[in-house]
Formats: sequence, structure tokens, C-alpha cells
Amino acid sequence: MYVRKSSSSLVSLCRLPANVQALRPVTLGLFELTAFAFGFIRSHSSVRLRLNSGKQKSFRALVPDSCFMHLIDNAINRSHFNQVNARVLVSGLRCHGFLVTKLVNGYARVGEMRYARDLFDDFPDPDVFLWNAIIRCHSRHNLFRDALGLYSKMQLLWVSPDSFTFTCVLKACSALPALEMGRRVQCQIFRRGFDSDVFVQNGLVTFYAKCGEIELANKVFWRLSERTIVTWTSMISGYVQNGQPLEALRVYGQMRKTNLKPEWITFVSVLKACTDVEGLEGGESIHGCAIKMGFELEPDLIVAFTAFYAKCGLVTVARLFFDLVETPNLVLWNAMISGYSKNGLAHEAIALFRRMVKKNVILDSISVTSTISACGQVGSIDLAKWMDEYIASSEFKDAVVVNTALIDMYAKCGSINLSRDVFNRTKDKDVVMWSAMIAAYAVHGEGQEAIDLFKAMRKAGVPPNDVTFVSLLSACKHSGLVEDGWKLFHCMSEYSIQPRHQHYACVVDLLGRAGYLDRAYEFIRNMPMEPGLSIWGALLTACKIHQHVPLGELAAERLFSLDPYSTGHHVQLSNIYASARMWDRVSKLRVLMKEKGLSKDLGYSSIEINGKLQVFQVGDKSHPRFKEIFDELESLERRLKEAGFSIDAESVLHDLDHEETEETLCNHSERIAIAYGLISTPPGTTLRIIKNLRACVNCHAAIKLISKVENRVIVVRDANRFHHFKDGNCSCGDYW
DNA sequence: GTAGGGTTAG
Repeated sequence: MYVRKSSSSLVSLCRLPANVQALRPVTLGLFELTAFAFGFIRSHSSVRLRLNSGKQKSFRALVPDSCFMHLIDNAINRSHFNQVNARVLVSGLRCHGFLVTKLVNGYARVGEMRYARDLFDDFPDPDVFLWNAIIRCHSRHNLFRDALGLYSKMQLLWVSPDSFTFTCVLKACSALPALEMGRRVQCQIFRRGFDSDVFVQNGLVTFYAKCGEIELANKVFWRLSERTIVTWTSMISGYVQNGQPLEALRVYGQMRKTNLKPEWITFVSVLKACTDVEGLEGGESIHGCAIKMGFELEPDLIVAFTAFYAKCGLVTVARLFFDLVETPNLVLWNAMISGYSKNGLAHEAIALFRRMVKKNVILDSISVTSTISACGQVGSIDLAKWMDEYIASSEFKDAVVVNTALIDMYAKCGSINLSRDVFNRTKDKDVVMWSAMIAAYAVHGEGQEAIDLFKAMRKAGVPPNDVTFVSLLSACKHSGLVEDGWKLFHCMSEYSIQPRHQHYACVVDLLGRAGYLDRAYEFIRNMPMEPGLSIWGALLTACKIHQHVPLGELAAERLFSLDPYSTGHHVQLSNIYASARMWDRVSKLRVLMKEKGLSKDLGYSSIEINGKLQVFQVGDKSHPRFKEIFDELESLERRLKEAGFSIDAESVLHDLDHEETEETLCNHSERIAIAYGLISTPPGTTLRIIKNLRACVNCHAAIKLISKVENRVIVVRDANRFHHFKDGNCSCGDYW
């Protein structure tokens, strides 16, 4: 062995007095340790080193391999693997492949990939162990293409892969995913006789599952003569990842018939399957099993339970799990935040996010996107701006996923312009972002903008997907662009996109709202699939708008058989009868609803004044300023009448879709919110209202006029879309 | 060595 003289620090270290105590391995990095050992070994017959365990160990001089082994281990264990000069070492270790392998692993563990690669590249004749190490560490650092490249190079050099090589290579193929490459690897596995190696075969199951080839995964799975718990878990998670939770649960059932004991990690996938089929009971029974098996405090299973209960709507139970953990990890925080957000508890989600920031927890894009989505639900433009500013000053400001969420947020807060700003400033837009922007135009009733954006998208060379077309068709239906929508639907095949049920529903809506009821019904009858709830629902809505009783009854009949307990469908049919003044049928339907125990959703509207969200119900007198509010309502009513406004009281009183009133019609929740907004803000301020139900016909007409007599822009988000009222008109063109 | 949980567009 020799020491390269060019390393000055090494040379100076070598001149250190040869005193073991002075070495102080605890404080030195591997470089110093190694260098010192070189010098020491050259001048002494034996070496005593104090290791991290506190023990002392002797090495005979000129037997440096075992000495190095311990030095390296010691450094790895103490995370002292950061100051090493690879090239100095390699010149000393040229003949010791297994030490280089150890070093490569060590470097990879502390993230020093460049050193690992340099070390490897300098080594003249790597054996299979060293190849495995370098492939594995590239794979661990998400450098999958490099890992596969190294594997190809290894074959060119006639080094025979072993089972460890194959597991690493398959992992890289799964992560990319690289289906063709994986298939070739499978051939090699077969040729080299690893077709019964359970580790390799587990890798194959995962590989096919991650490539979406679940049937091939299944084939590998059943061909195996021996299956470990990892094999079963791989198969179960494979089905979950491929959207077949029921199959996953079936496989889990089969696994339970064997003598294999599930691992906690098995339960993670089974829980996900239960979540996907909304199988609360199944998940609860898993919970029981986990307790019996002593897994209930397994930290990562707590994360899975939190996510499971949150997604099933039991947010409180999820929170109990969350609170079990003293210092939650990132995934747990994210599971709880998104749990709140997905269950409509937007304020809780935001509060938790703020706590996370306060505690200086390192965030990732998932934490912020979940919170952004919550901000969109709240609908407050001030909150939205706060979030946008936060993102702008963070590392996520260029993340496409995050900016996509911002686009959606601003659109939901009523500001399509701010959505567009985010869209414009984002580089490298993907299909999701384009679709989100198109969808934003859709809910704001700007159909032509949506279509123009689609053209720009094609020009930019981004291929649309099925969701893009849902957004586009929805934009057309909100704007009455019947022919454009019809053409778009029929050009989907040009992009090799198979229309799904949702696309058909959009077309029915498109035709129906425009008054082509027969054409819509004909379209339904020619559908290649069984029409479901959304199809008949769209037809029913169209029949309500155009007062078509027979077709409305037909649609309602289908809906009642598919979903007997939906309030909305009964209410809509009742509205059709009411608009046709068929009062006897209206009252019959009311009796039926009472028998079924159905009652209407309570309507409410909210408005934000000075950063405080105020919620009003119909006829709400709970606000401290209710007297002023109702005075304003009255005077508003007077001014509307002067401007020539009249209401169609009879039909409205039977219009069960909206809030029933005991008194007059002018105290619907959105009007109270507007009155409150008028007395609480300076003239000319835009009012932004959020309503949980669809806008009522009379209120819609009234708000148009209010916007004119009060000279205000009023933005209303109803259950379906946005209405921008200005100068006596609405952006929906009375088409909603 | 192989298995897992939390994100964005409708």
C-alpha cells in the first residue's frame, strides 16, 4: 500500500505523532482516520483503535484490510462520511474491491453520490458485489436511468448478475416505469435460473403492478411455489395501486387462509383498499387485528389509520390517531391536513398548516397543495392572496402542482384574472395545469376563453387527456356553446381518448339546457354504456328549465330507482310539476318525500367583510346588526320595485329547490349577505358571496338589478358555478 | 435486497 503524496493534508497527518489516544476517532472524519491509519501502519507493528462502541481493538500492521473495514464501519455509524477524499483512498485501496464496495455504500448513505461514482469509475475491475452496490445506490437516490445504464454496462463487461442485482434493477424499472426493459430483465432472470428466487420474483410482482400490468403481476404471483408475506403484500398493494381495491381485499382474504402472519406494512395497503371502497367496517376490523398483533403503536401504521379514518369522514377519530404522535412526521401532518380539507373542514386544515409552519416543520408540495385546496373551499380572496404570497416566497413558487392548485383556488374564490396570472407566470405547464385553467373558465361561464385556451394548448404541443375534455365540455355547457361542444365531443377519438360516462353526461347537459331535449334523449339511448345518475340528473335539470313534464317524469323514475333517497331529484321533479302548475302532483310528491323521510338541505350564504367570514341562513336575524341589515333589505326592495322589478311569487313559493320562506322572498340568505355587504363596505366595493345551493331564479333576477341600482360588481359562487353581476347583467347570460 | 401511508385539473 502507498499514500499518494499529492494530498498535502494527508502528508501532514502522516507526520502526526503515532499516539492512538491523540487520534480521537470520535471527532475525526473518515478522511483523517484513514490517513492516520496509513501513516500509523507504516511505522508500527500493531494498531489499537478505540471504536464507537467504546471498545478498543488491535490490528496487526500490514494487515490493513480488517483495519479499514472497522474504520469505515466506524465512520459510517458516526455519520463521519462526509470529508473523505475518494481519490486518495482509491489509490491506496486499488486491490481491495470489498473495501471499495463498503465505501460506495457508505457514500450513498450520506448522499455523496459523486464520490461514490468517482470511486467506482476509478476501480479497474469491479466484481458483482461492487456492481450491485453502485446500481443500488443510484436506485436509492432516484437515479433510475443511471442505475439501468450501469446494469447494461455490467452486462457488456460480462459480469454475471446475481439475485441482488435483479432486485435492484427491477426496482429501478418499477420506479420509472420501464416496461420493455423490465421484460428483458425477466428473460435474463429466467435464463440465469432465478425463476424460483422469491426475492427476485417479489420484485417482478411489484414491477408489473407498478407498470399497470396487474394481470402479468398476478401470473407471476400464482406461478410461484413459495410465497412470503412480502409476496402477498406486493400483490395486495398492486391491486390497490391499479384501482382494484376489491381484488386487493379478496387476495388479503386468501392470504389470511395461509399460516403467514401479516406484517404491519400489509395492513397499510389493506387499509388503503378499505378507504377506496369506503369500507369503514373492513378498516375497523383491520384496526382490531392490528391491536391484537401488537401493531397499534407502529408509527407508520398510525399514519395509515389517520389517513383511513380521515378519508372515511371520521375526522375526529383520525385526529385521535394524529394526537397519539408527539412529533408527527411530514406524511402524518399531510394526511391530517388533507383529511380536514377533503371533508370540508377547510378552517381546521388551514389552522393545522399554520401550526406546522409555526413549529418549523419542513413542508413539501403536498402540505401546501392540500392547504391551498382548503383555501379554495373557504372562498376568501384575502386568504387566497395570503396563501399566494406565502408560496411566492417559498421554494414551491415554481412547482407546477402547487401553481395548479393556486389556479383552482383563485377560480373558486371568484377571481379568474388572478388564476390566469398564475397560469401565465408558470413555465413548463403540464396537461393538468392547462385543464385546470380551462376548468376555471368553465365555472366562470367563459366558454369561448376555454376553447381558445384549448387551441393554445394544442399549439404548445401538450396532448389533452380525458379530464381536459370534461373541462372543455363543461365550459361549453355553461356557456350554451352547443355546436362547439358537440364537435369537441366527437373529436376526442382523434386524441385516442375514449369518452367516459362523465363526458356523455356533459353532452346530455349541453343539449338539454339548450332545449334540445329530444336530441338529448336520443343521445342517451344510443350510449354504449348504461346511463347512470349523472346522465338522468342532467336530463331532469334540462326538463326543469324547459318545463318538459313527460321526459322529466321518465328521468326522475330512473333516478328514483338508482338512488331512492336523494332529496334533490324529488325536489327537481316537484319543481317541474310546479312550473307546469300541476299542484296535485306537487303535493303527492311532497307526501312521498315525507314518507321517505327526506328533507331539504338548509340554504346558507357567506360573505367576507374585513377578513371575517359571516354566514347567513334564510331569514337570519342572529347577526348583531340584523336591524340595520333588514332596514337595508327593505329599502333595497323598494328601490328594486321602483326600477320595475316584480317577482313570480306563485311559482317561487312552490320552488322547493330553494329556501322556503315564511315571510317575503327578499330574505333568502344571499340577499341578506348582500345587504350586509352593502352596509359594511364603501360604495363601489366588489361583493363576493358564496352560496351552498344553486342560485334561485328570483334572487338571480334581483341581484342583476341590485348590481345596477347600487353600481356594484357582485360575484356569487353557487353550488355549480360563478355568477358575475354587473350593470344589470350576469356573466352566465341567464344560462345556468 | 423485495412490500406501505400524504398532493393538483372534473
